[in-house]
Amino acid sequence: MKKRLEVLLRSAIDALISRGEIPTDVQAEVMVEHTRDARHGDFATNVAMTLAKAMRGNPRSVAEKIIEALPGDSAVVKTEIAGPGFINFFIDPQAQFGIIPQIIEAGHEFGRSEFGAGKRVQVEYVSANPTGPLHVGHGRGAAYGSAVAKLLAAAGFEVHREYYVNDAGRQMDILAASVWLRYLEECGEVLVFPSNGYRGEYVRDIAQSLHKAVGLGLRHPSSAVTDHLPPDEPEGGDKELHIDAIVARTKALLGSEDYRRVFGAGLDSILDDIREDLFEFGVAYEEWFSERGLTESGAVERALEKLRVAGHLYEKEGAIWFASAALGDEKDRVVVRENGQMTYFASDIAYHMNKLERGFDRIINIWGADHHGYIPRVKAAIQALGADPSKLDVLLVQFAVLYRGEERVQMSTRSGEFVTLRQLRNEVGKDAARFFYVMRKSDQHMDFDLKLATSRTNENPVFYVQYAHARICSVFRQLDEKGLPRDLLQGMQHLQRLCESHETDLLASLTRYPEVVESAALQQAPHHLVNYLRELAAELHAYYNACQFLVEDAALRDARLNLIAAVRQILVNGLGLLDVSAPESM
RNA sequence: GCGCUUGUAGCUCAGCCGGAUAGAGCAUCGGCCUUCUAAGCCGAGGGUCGCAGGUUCGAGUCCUGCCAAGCGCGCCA
Repeated sequence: MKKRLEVLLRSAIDALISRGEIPTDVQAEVMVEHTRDARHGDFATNVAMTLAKAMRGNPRSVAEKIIEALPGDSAVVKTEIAGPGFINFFIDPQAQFGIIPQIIEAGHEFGRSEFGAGKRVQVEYVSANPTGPLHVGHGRGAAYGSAVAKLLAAAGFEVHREYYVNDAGRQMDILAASVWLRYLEECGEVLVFPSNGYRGEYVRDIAQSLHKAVGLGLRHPSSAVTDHLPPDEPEGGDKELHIDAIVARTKALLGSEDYRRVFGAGLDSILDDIREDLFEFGVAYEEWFSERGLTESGAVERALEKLRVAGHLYEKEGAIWFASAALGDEKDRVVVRENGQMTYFASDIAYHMNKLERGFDRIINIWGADHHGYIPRVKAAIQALGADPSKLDVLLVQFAVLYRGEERVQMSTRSGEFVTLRQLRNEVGKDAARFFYVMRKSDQHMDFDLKLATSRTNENPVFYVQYAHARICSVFRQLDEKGLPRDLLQGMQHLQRLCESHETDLLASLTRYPEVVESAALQQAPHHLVNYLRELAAELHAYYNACQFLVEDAALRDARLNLIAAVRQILVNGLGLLDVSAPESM
């Protein structure tokens, strides 16, 4: 309907232009919006005011001319000029009824559009380092990313979901060393665990499994590991130097084959855990992309070579730098360290080059907000590789501050003191967690109160929406129990009986659904869909309390049943996009 | 210090490219269950949209300055 009005207005304006009433050089975008106040009709446009501005004319007289040139449409019963120059449209209620058969016929497909025209979009999200289980901070990225992916798919894009696995680099080496030290403890060795090692209980679990699998095969006396190391922080030393020395010692003592075994035990175990965790959370991927694979295939060298040829690399102080400052970054960045090691950024350049080579029309990275300083250098890299940086959108997910009631919860993966995503799911369930996470604008700081999220009873709005669905299901169960007949066709023929204010409200909301899905997809804003579903549920609950559905009058009953069946379908479709279930009873 | 993000009701947050009287949930207060699930509904109170300027027919929304908060500023990942 919105689009229909926009077309009408466009043709009216074109007619005025061809008649010379509006200068051809005046550009006005035609925008129609739903009115907030029913007294202003159903739809309104401010186009006369924007035109008047460009023409330096009177908005109301421009509005008059537009209305005069407006082609007739059976659905529009009245137009009026209001306020400073709004054009308000009053729509024939009869025209709104068509939405019900449309929804019933399209079923699960209703709300999907071809807007994206099959353009290929890659969405990368979560991509947490496999050095420990996912915590509640990752959960928001997971819920947000998968909702954005589903919305884009619903809007007609071809979506490729991806998890970038940082299975190489120093953090993974520290994990491997941590596993091995715990393994030595399992073997009966006594040692002081490094302050910068991974101290979580899960490391011990991995070590125990390793111990069970290989027995004492990887044992070395603890003195061989710890003698002559630079001091750790508690002894007044540097924790980074200390842990690096332990990593080096671990590699030297184990040899490459055994080291790989320990490394693999840690990586595989944690990655399996992450996979399972996300699967249970309803978060899926087309691809788990390995950083190590990138290194081993020579893609990193290839990327750097490409930058070198294009003249973006230089050498300074023994390191190789990428001249990103010239491309909008704060400063230049090191890609190969003095010691010959590639930086994390180097493999990230290669990863983005790989994304570009795969021919995606759009690349979306969903990152924690603490990575925002990283965006300019990645954009610079894309530009230096000869591609268009605007192809990449980085969406930041803010997690902000975690509370348990009044008390602030400190989180650190290293220390092992954090709330895992799995703990949250066990406490509140998948549905509440998914809903809670995408309820708020993603880049907004928010206080996440675990006590609130885990309160199962009243606070969580997910139950409110699910309850609306369950209530509708319950009505249909009652229909069966009372042995009342339902005639779908008769209901469709008597939709004009739906003239209660609650019914017209619901009809208007149902009409909006496809627009909501589309705009939520384009803005990567699933919280718009959440808000919509809460409003739709509120209208349903109000309707439920005000009107009886299972009335004697069969024609009216069938019409009402068709209306609530359509509402149920929208609730199912909308919740489905958020991966929240729609239970038939609660 | 510089950069990014944010500041809306007691609390947590919406507010779609600038639009008509700024909204919701929670909390508080008062009503509604012999009739389709009360995890619900109906109603009331509660606001200088951080502060000060500016842009214009019109600003919570755009611009500038200030104040406050979060995050980021490694040859870490």
